[in-house]
Amino acid sequence: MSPEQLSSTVQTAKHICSSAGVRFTEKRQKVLEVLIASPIPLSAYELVDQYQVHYKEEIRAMSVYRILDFLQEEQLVHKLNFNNKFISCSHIQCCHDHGMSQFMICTECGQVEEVAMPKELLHSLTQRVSESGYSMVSPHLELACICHSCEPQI
Amino acid sequence: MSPEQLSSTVQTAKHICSSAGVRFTEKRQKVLEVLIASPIPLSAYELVDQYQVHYKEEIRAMSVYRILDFLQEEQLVHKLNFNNKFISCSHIQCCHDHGMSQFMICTECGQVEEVAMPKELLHSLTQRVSESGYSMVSPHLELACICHSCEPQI
DNA sequence: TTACGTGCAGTTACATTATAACATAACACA
DNA sequence: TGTGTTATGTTATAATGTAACTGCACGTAA
Repeated sequence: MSPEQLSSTVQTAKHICSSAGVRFTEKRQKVLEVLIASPIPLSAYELVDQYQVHYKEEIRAMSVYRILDFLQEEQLVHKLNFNNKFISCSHIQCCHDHGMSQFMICTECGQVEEVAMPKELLHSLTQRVSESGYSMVSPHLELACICHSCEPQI
Repeated sequence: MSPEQLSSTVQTAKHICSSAGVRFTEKRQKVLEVLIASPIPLSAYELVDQYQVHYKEEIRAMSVYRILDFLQEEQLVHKLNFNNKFISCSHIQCCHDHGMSQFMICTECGQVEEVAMPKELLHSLTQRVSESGYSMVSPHLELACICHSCEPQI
């Protein structure tokens, strides 16, 4: 991602937070920037390391976890339970208020792609869930996959 | 679950393993039994505790993890990444070779329901995945939900 | 029967992921 | 300027998961 794109995405995030009436502090911004800059999802501790690399400045895991909680609430960051890693939302700019996301996680190389879930798919999923007597609260769907670059090697 | 049901399920598991040419050892059976008997999913360490309660006999976490790996390979047990817990497959008896499962996990009480995913749903999901250039390897789908018993309380 | 290979389980140590609890700093607003 | 609220600092520890090596049990073939 280009520096311009990054800074423009961060600007958008700032607006999202101020609209929501919550604070987009310097630390929160820096953590988000590290995640946006990373081509693959990071664990909280990897984020600690990357933060050090980017800013020559220490941040503790405890702070990272708290900031990640905040960023998740604002839907700027998603947690992938599949591998306990965190990834910035890929729709901060284009359509931050899209519906449910679907993550394809390559189990070989760790690449992740986030796409918006088609309405019909979400509909039939939700229906299936409520037929069974539940109501859905999942923020997203995680699918373990093999990406096309990795597939030939297996 | 009644003792008869449990023992008949274990018998089926035994047959599944012998058909697959793998050993269904005493430890593996006991671990599976603990999981089958549990009304809610268990973490590996909760399993260690329950094992002690059931059999007045210690098992180490390392062994539990190894055995869980084995049981997952034979599809007798599923791991829920959502909460890092393990649950016995609810289709050991009826239709062990069903398709992809869909888990509804109540975030309030921890109850889990496993249902087979409808063919069309699986189809449209798979299609969406391959459109994006991936092929799916996920053994199942996890959906965070609220069950109807918990919903009124929120 | 014995010897051998394979895979299962025991054991220790450690790595990774996550949270509790309390202290201090920064900010917002009367 | 004081006061309540939110964010961050700090330490400790809980919970989850894996590496690496050891010994044992079981099947198989000489």
